[in-house]
Amino acid sequence: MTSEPTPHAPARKGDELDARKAAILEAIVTEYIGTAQPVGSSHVAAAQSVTVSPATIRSEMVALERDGYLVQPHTSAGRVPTDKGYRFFVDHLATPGQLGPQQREKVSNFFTGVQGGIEDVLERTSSLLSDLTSHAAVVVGPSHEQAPIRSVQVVGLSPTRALIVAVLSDGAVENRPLEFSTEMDDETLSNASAHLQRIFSGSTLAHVPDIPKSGNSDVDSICALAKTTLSAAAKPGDHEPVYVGGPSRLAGSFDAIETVRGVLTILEQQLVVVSLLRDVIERGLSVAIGSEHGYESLASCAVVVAPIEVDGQRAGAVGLLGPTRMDYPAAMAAADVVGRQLSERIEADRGAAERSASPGRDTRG
Amino acid sequence: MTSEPTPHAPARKGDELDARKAAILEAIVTEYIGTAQPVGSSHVAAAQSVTVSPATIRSEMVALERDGYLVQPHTSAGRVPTDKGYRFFVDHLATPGQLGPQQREKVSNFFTGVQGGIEDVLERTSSLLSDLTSHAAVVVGPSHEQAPIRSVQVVGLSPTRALIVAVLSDGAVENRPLEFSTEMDDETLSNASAHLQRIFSGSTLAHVPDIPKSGNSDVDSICALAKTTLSAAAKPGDHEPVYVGGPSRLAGSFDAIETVRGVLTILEQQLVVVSLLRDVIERGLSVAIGSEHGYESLASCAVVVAPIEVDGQRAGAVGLLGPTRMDYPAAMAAADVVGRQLSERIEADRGAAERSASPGRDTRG
DNA sequence: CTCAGCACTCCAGTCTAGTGAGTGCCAACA
DNA sequence: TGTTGGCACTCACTAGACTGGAGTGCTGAG
Repeated sequence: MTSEPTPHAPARKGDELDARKAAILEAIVTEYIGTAQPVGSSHVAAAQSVTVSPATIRSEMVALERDGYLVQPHTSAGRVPTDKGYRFFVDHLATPGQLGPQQREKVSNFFTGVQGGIEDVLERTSSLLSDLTSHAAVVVGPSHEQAPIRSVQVVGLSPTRALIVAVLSDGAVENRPLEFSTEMDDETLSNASAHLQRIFSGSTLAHVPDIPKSGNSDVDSICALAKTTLSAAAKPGDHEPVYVGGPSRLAGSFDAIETVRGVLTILEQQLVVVSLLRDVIERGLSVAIGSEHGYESLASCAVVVAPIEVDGQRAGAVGLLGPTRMDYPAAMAAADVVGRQLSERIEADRGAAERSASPGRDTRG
Repeated sequence: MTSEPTPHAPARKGDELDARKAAILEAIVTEYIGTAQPVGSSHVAAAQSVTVSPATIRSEMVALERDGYLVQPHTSAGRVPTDKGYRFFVDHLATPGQLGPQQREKVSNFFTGVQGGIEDVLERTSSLLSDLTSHAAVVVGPSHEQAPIRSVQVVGLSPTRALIVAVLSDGAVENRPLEFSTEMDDETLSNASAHLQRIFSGSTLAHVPDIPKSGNSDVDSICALAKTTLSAAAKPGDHEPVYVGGPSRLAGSFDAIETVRGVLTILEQQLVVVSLLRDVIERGLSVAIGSEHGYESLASCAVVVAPIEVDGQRAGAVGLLGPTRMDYPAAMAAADVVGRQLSERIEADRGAAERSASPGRDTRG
């Protein structure tokens, strides 16, 4: 965003830090992430990257505290990074993380071995990510709005009730109940099914086309109902494909039980989770720390996000939810790898679907 | 089970208690549930149902402790009920609970207002139950094994991949991906779809019939694959319909964070949840307290269960998971009412489906 | 600017004593 | 014989005093 920092310029309003301050901050963040204990000047002095004495470090720490990168829980305690401190660490200091060999293997085993519908894959991916990082994980799948409809069918359950089942080209299946005011026989349903199939095939849930009259008023009323029902299914927030993996890990991450409760409560609200991840990504971030995302009850949490991208389009996200003192490099690496692999997987599926659709064959026999 | 207790008979091996001991135990359980503090003899003496002096109560408490109904956290503390104590309370003492007026209203509003597919209804029911009781709730829906198949369709996604979608008469939709070793064109898929629809319609996932040869080897191989895939879908443990509501409530129920973690971990394992509830019901219980269910990490939990019954058949269960010191009458009442209403709802849906199926109409147009 | 030295702060742990809720036992009583 | 008041005792919990140690800020010398 801003111009490259001049190393020796005085810190411009907390924008940059000179090399020594940065090294000290890095040492503090690293140690605090490991020990969860406030870090004192002598510990910092022990770090490889810092060569000055504890006394000098102390005076630097005073400055870092004044600028908001550190806080002291109380006088005569060590320092603890603030959200701003973590932010600087993530933006300027953290060396890109790497997955360990066993982790790497877990991931590749997972993606070569996993099978099942897309919902299954997403669900299990959330477990994988949680497993890799020991944090709670979240996977938000591609919204179904944009996927072309592959098949629509109306299945009667009773004379006045039916199910409309739409299969999308990404392999997702949306189904909604339909309730009729008058009784419909199976032949009418079957005709409506065929009619809908002809009209809807290839369009998306976000833009279902209008339905031309068929000449049969019952069929037309079923179709009209089907159209509104399917359009509603695409509305965000109703049935977003959200999968949460390993929420129990949260209990290990925080010692205050009310914090755990607050975070769990957030995770129960799918809509909130979706918009949280979307907001973070839209702000161009991969990490949101503490107060950076607006949620009060996530104040002691950090969120690490990686996008799912299919054909260059954003198609969901994977995320990790942990304490602000989490291992950012490792978490970012894990999210990144998993996000990327998941993207590839979905892309491969979808690519195959499109290739087969392109010859313009009609699905109807 | 056993004959009516003779009030003055000596307690037969912890089987029964005389009236006074029972009253004392009841007072202790009731108070402990309310306060979570060990209950002393003077508190018991304050209860309406107990008219003797603290000294007498103390000697009775010694007996109750010897028989395993109570424990003392330490000398000179009050008494706390054991699992056995709670068990006696639940079996012999607890007056059947009643829902409060607002709760009653919540339930009826819910069941009149809820709409959507069965999955939605079950999911929201778990939230309702959690909301009513402030405990974590679990809903296990009817297994799909026994529901007649209403419709089967194979939808092509790519030349070698397709989705088989089965709609069951209870409104559930099962879908599985199919992977072909050779490319299939849409006409073949369509023929296979029609063939499967004819054969499978009306049978259950648990007993899918064999498929007669169609004369087309591609169609036959698709059908064979479809049969094995669908049969596998009915296998228990793979995709049991389990819904957990309000897991965050657990964080409020326990003060030891590891307990919360342990219980959350259990709840993440659908298969465990299903068998837990099934075991409890099969033993003819509606409550399992502490060590009564075999799970180590649920030792400080009680499970309250109510069956879902459709046409006299067990078709799942609703359950509550809370601390052993939970308000059993209230929890049992809530589970009972919700289970009953949910049963009615499902029964109504299914009844309608069967009525419409009985005329023997063929779904195929 | 750096840093060793030093006085100071304050948490965390340990010890002490005091308090109070609660017990078990016993002798007296109905 | 069962019930009860009285009494000595136990023991968690709390508050206060004390201490050790980690850590700070400041200062003066190099």
